Amino acid sequence: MHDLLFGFISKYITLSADEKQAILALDIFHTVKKGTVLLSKGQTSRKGYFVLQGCIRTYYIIDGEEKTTAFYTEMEGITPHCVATGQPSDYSIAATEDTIITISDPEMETAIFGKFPKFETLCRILSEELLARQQIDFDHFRTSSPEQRYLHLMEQRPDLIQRVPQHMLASFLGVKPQSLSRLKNRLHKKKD
Amino acid sequence: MHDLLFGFISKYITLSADEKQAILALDIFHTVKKGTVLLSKGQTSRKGYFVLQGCIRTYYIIDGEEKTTAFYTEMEGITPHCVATGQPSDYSIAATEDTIITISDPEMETAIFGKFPKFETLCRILSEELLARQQIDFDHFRTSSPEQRYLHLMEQRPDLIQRVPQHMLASFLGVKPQSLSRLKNRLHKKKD
DNA sequence: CTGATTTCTTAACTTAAGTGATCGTCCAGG
DNA sequence: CCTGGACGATCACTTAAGTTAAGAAATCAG
Repeated sequence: MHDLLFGFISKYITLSADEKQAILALDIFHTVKKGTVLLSKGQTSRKGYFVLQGCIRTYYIIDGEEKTTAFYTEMEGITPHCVATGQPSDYSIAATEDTIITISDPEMETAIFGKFPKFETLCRILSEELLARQQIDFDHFRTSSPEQRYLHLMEQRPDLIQRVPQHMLASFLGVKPQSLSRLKNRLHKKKD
Repeated sequence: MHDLLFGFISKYITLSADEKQAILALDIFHTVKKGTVLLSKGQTSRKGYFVLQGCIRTYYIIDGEEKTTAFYTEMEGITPHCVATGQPSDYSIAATEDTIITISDPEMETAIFGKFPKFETLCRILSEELLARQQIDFDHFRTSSPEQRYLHLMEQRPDLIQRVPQHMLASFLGVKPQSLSRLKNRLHKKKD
């Protein structure tokens, strides 16, 4: 379980035994069951999450309907807005599978940053990467139709289509579950 | 013109006369005419832009059609992806009005960061703010219809609706210009 | 000032997505 | 073993957006 994290980090910076020990000492590893809600709409948590294995999602509840806006799978992380703003969260976070995550808070981060400045660099790089990826994703979403978005998802994240329930995928693609079903059907027939 | 920049910065950090001088010495202020293309699709520029007065936009050309994905107005800035990746840019950047901007490059930033670490803090804060805002915007875009997006824009950025051509607004909202026109008409009639 | 070009609006028609309802399947709990 | 709930597929119908085309309005260049 720990090797998943260290393997990932080693792609960006190299860690000494001391540094690894400092991370393990934080006791940040957790296992959560499918369906577990990590953050509920209206709460103000101070926790950040990083997925080592499995999948979590963020979702809004609008007019009584769940609308999933993001999935985080292996080696992706999220710090909810409420951590920075102190405001009640607009969305909820839950596991879509049995998932292994790290849970951290701002205090743990400052503690680690103080001892090992390397980690601040790591976090800056990761968040810059995230911003860039997010901008590209947003642009693509804006400029394409639901059908194109689905085809794009098949190319970029085929795993998601398999591992995530249809109704969550649908809102992620910006359509209703029925439309997604129809859309898939249309594409299958086009293949002839 | 300079006061626009320093006034903005003073909201985040305080600058000494020395520090202000260091910025002015970089000679980063520029005035560009409406329509000026700052970055063309396919180019690999190393320049970042920050708007002091006016408005610039990013747009893609897809199937011969311009699709505007973002507007940057007073006190908003953008560093194109190609600056980080070195790859040809997927999109173009142009001014939608006569605009006053600062143009900077990575070398100028490292030079300033070296002399005045304060600026690195400023940039980190600004990019964190940007990431947060962008995530919220993306979530809203995903979870709402074109009509809701337009109403939202009227609340959040009413200035854009006035100052920007309709066909650019349309693609920004994810619809065709004709649909935007119709949509606005529908809303006007609803007001009765 | 005027003609040309671009941009915006309008309309008729086509296509796709939203809505509401039903049905079948799979799985969990009684 | 049966039953109820959750989920996905499908159908009929409604609504909104895409497409194509034409005309009005604004903008620009000569």
